[in-house]
Amino acid sequence: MFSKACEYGIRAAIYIGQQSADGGRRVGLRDIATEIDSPEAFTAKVLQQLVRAGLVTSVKGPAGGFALTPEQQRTVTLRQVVLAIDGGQMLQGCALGLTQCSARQPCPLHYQFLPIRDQLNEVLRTHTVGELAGKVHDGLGFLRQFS
Amino acid sequence: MFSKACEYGIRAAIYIGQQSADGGRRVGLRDIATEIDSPEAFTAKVLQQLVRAGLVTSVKGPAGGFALTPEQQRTVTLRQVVLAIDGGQMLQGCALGLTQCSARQPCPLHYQFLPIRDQLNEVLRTHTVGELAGKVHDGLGFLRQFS
DNA sequence: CAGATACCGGACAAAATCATCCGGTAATAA
DNA sequence: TTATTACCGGATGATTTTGTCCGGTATCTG
Repeated sequence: MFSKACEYGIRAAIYIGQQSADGGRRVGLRDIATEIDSPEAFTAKVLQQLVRAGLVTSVKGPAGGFALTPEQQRTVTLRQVVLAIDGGQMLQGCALGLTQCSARQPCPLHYQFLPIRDQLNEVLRTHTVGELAGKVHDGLGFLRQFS
Repeated sequence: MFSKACEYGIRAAIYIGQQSADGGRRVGLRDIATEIDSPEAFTAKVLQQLVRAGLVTSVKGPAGGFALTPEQQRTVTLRQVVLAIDGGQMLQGCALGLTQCSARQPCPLHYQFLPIRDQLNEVLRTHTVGELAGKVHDGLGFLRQFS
């Protein structure tokens, strides 16, 4: 569905959001990688993309780390995260890989996949990182395996 | 969404189905690759997978090529093609990459993605290759770009 | 039977993705 | 100011995916 980079990016953003909500606490890379069970250095690359896209805030130095501002908590959607990392291929491209698939020249699956893609876009558009962070905070969702 | 291999596989299967419908005509690899606009040698690999899975029939020698038997036309679903090439990761795996994402330990997006995945499975399960081949035959769907 | 055709199968190569390492830089604190 | 902390950025490597090449084999035709 999404690339590994995107999976890590979403999980990381949600975890950062959850920690930021608890009194604006910043969270370090090592902590993030441990808590979402992802490779540390690779996760760093992905987070840099999110920082450059303005979806996550970072501070260097001691007591530094990553955080979400209150505004980011409210406004950053999953769709923005996915677009920043994976681009729009999954959200817009043709399921059979045709470069110009539309009502004018539809692939044989065009109309079958339209509602699926619409629903996917709707889910990503209407859910903010902050909202999902709240769900994790309340124990209603998890970002890694627990034995 | 799907891998390149899977995109080629679906397009190829549909094209073979379309040609087989016209009096059981067999179609050669070169013809397939041209008509669905795919790399010839790579498409051959994908077709071998479909043949081994019993979803497509092949005949060697002069006047040989690929075809779909009437039974294959009726019974082979898109789901079978996707499973033969990409496996079940896209159809079953967690959107955030958790190896054990279920109602017992759901990821924060688990319940949002359930209906999307269900609908995807439903589309793939209820459409046969033969049915889509008919759509292409009637000019209601295309397998490549036309300028 | 002999030759041509066309799929089969394995080895090989290129590109994208996934992942690591390490020096640089900004920020904090003593 | 100096040392430490922790993100930044480029180089590098491993793995998967994508794509090519070529000899082998089955099949048809003359």
